[in-house]
Order: sequence, then C-alpha cells, then structure tokens
Amino acid sequence: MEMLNQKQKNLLTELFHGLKAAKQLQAQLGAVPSAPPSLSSSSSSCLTTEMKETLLHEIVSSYEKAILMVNGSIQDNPTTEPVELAANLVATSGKVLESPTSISGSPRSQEFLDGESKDYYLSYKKRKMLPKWTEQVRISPERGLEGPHDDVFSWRKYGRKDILGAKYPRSYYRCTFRNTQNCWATKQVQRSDGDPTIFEVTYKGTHTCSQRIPPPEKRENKPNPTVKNYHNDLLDNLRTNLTVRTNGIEGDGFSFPVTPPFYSYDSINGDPGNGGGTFSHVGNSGPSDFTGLISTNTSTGSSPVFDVDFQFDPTAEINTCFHTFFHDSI
DNA sequence: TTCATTTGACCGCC
DNA sequence: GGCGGTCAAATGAA
Repeated sequence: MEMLNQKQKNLLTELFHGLKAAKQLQAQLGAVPSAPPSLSSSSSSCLTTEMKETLLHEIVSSYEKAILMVNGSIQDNPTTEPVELAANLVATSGKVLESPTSISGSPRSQEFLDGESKDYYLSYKKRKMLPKWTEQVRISPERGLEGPHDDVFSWRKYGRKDILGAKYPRSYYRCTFRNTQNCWATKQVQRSDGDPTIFEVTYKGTHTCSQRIPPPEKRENKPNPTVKNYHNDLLDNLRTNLTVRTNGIEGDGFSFPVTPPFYSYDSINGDPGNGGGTFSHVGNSGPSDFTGLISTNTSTGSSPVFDVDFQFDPTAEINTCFHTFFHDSI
C-alpha cells in the first residue's frame, strides 16, 4: 500500500476531527438513536451552549482547513473541482449558510486556482466565499445576554456603518488575531429594528487561530466582557439559590472562592447533566487526593440542591474543586 | 506605551 | 452611482 504524504495525513486528520465533532453534536441533538452510550443523550445533555458552539466551530473549521488543503493539492492537480467540494462540505457542516451561490458560483472557481500570495488569499471576493450564518441575541435588562452569544472569541471592532432602511447602525468586528495568526473570522452586529432588545449577529468564516478552543487562562483572566458578565450573572444566580448538603464532613459546608480553581472534576465518569457526577483532586500540590460523588436532589423545588458524599476528608480546598465543577457545568 | 474604538475615506459589487 | 464592507489615521482608555 502506498504511503500517505504529509498533506494527505493532515487532510485526513482534519476530516476525522470534523467527523468526530459532528458525531458528538449529532449525539447531543439526539438525531441518531443508535449513538454510542458514551455520547447518548443522558450524558451528553450536559453540554453547555458554549460547548455546542465550540463543537460547531470545530466542525466548520476542520472542514475549511481540509478544503484549503485540497485547494493546495489542486494547484498541483488541476483536474479536481475544489469549489464543488467546498460547497458540499460546508453545506453539510450544520450551519445555515446564506451565501451558497457565491460558494458554488463557477466564475469564482478560478479564484482558488490563482496561486497568489497568502496576503492576497482572502481578497474581497474570497471573503465572500467564507461560510456565513446568523444568530439572534436577545438582551434582557435583568439577565443580560440570552441566546447563543456566549462565544468566547476575542473580537476587535473595525467599523460601523449606517445601513439604508435600518434604524440602527451595523458594527463590524474581526478576530483580534487576524494579523498575528492570520485568522479571518469576522462578525457583524445589527440591532433589530422591530425589537431593540434583539441583536442579529452574522458570523463570516470560522476561527483558525489558537483561540478556537480558548485556553483556560483566557476564560479565567481575560474573558470577553460581554461573556464575563453573562457568566457572572449565572454564577451569581447559582450562588444565591444553590444549596449543597455535605455528607461525610463536619462543619458548615462551604462558600464559593474568589480565587481561580486548581482542581477539576471528572465529567466523563459522572453524569452532571443528569444531576450528578464525580470529582477528584487532580492538583500536583496541596492536600492528599480525594474524590466525591455529587447528585442532585430535585425534591425541594426550583432551587438546585446537591447531595455530596465524600470518600475522604477533602479539607477546605474542596471549595475550589466545587467552583470548577459548577463553573464548567453552566 | 499598547491596544481598542471611532470615523471618514476608499474600494468593489450590483 | 449607490450601497455595503473594509481600511487606516486619529483618538481614547487602561
């Protein structure tokens, strides 16, 4: 059998990555009854909107990278039709695309074959070919942002324009890492004329920068202000309404810490989304390892109540562990 | 000093 | 020529 060259390996890697993410999302949506148990609805239903968004971005980005790789090989092998492949792949990526004609338009096929410099790669025409989708975000005076707007990416505003027939101007944002990482993701934010509390957010392209899966320090220390406020609202709500009954340790339970977490919980072995899960001390320093079992008690009304059984005395640092559990669960 | 935002000008498409 | 989208210099904030 012929050995795969590096380009083909990279292409396969991206395609498998996209397929894996798509299957996870598929299981999450419950589209396939025969989904693997590990991804079935009970365990996967704990995926947050943010995680779903990340999965979607991974899918789209993987397919886009694969397409770019194919384009690269197309230049070596001009008999292939990259644009048709791009249209097919992108169209099945799960987002509602608004510009299929520009993708499949035959005159644009030559643009992929120009073989010009990287700087010119995303010219005006080529940017129009990027995948495009729109999300609606509602602003609530009490709760802040609602809807699928908790994208954790870092955006930089580069323009504002009054749109003909629209009551409110349109704002234009691009990825902060466009220059440093050649990431060409952009988004447009337009306030709805009919309902000022609704913002239409149109994304173009997907992130190819390293923040595609944002590093923990970014989420902890320098989050998007809008996202930070959204999560703070959720945490505040949780702090206010949450009850935790600790079984196995003495004292008054715990309060949420303000310092960053240094522990994580094991969401794979547990089932937080269905009301429970296990957590463990994974730090390299500090107290001896311990584990706990969390389950929800829904018999007391709308406020969440968690029963916790400790395998070992966790010491005061369980606060941090819990912080991680809830921070990752919401 | 660095980075983000603002805003007028410019570019390309329709 | 009008419009949407982007650029880039000026300005402001941290």
